[in-house]
Amino acid sequence: MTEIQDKYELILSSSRKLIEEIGFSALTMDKVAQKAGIAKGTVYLYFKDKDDLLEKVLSSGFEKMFERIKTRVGNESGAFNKLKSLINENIKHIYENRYFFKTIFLDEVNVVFLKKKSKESYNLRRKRYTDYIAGIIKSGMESGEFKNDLNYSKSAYMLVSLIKTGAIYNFLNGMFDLTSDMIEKDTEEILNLFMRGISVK
Amino acid sequence: MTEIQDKYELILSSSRKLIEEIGFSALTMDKVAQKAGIAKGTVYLYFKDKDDLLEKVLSSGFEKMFERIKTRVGNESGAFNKLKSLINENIKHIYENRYFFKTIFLDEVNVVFLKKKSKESYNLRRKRYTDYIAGIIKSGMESGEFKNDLNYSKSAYMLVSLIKTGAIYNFLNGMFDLTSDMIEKDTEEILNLFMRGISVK
DNA sequence: CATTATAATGACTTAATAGTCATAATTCAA
DNA sequence: TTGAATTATGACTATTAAGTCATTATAATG
Repeated sequence: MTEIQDKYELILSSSRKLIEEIGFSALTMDKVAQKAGIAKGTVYLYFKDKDDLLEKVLSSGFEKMFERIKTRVGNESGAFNKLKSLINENIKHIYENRYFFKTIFLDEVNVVFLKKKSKESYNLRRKRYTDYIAGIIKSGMESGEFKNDLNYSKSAYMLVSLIKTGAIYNFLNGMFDLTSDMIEKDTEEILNLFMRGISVK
Repeated sequence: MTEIQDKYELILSSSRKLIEEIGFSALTMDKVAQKAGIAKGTVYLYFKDKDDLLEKVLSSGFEKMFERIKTRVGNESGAFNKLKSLINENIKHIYENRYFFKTIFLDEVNVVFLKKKSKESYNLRRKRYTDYIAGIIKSGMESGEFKNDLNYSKSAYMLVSLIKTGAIYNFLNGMFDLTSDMIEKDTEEILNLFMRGISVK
């Protein structure tokens, strides 16, 4: 019984290591088996198919993260402190598992279906855009409109992310056909968050 | 010559439509040819390979977006107004091309390599997490710590996005092994942006 | 030790799809 | 008009990788 559990965990951890090394797109069941030092057929004794395996890899990682965050946040009182702890614990988790998250994040960011060369040009284009925004933020810092201690490059990156995240949020909530009013409202919402944040005063 | 350009554009737009309809992962060269009403070999006369085609689809879309944003922003003066216009124009572009962006965004968010069932559970897990954070923000609104007009669900989504984006930013800039000091600094930076934004006062 | 049950194997089958190329259709130039 | 140049075709090849299953090895039982 523990033996079975061990092999299950062995396949999970081998997959995880492989993902860290070669990414999702290059992951094959043959490689998983080889990495775990077992036959391919054995993998199918513990996981229904490749999709099932990947799903289990992701969910086990998520559960671990969620548990540690809830534990940490449970010790805090007040929303501000809870959030502060949450951010801190989340970031810590990410960096403690940075090889895994690097792949998760960069695979997403780089648009996984592209090959190396195209990923590079994709990233270069995005950089041109964030550099452009960073220039605007820098000028705002110099003119005194914006705080003078900002990392303007990173702030630009954040803004692009907020814009994108806002749209994803809408799509996921069935808000697909926006009126121009809703577009204006969204613009104000993001602008407000980026300029003033969510805190009172 | 215009004929060649027409066919080139035909393949591009057909690919784009296909991506909107079936997503990146299901796109095949056979389907592209069929959609364009030409033979597969013809596609290879205008694009080196599949990767080249996808790259051109993405870059042409990006160039259009970038151009319109630069034009719009160029009419504004002052960083605040420029940024406001930029956000607005970017969002407009996204929604005018919403079928395309829906696929781009959701493919990224849903982790493209998973099949439908696993994508659903992946999304459910993320929702559990954002709901959890939303609850904290809601309590902060009720206690008067946070602004009372927030969409706490969306704000939670934004926070998760900021955390993730911060990490991606670091990775892309070679900051892979963070000291605990840097982790604290990152925590403060994100917390500050989310609570107070980048604006002075 | 013998027999049954469980676990593991990896060669093989199947399916999908990227990319090719000999042939055909069309366009162009003299 | 005609022959060369260009463009288009789609059947075919090659590759990759998921998933299967008859066979073998190992463990449990009495």
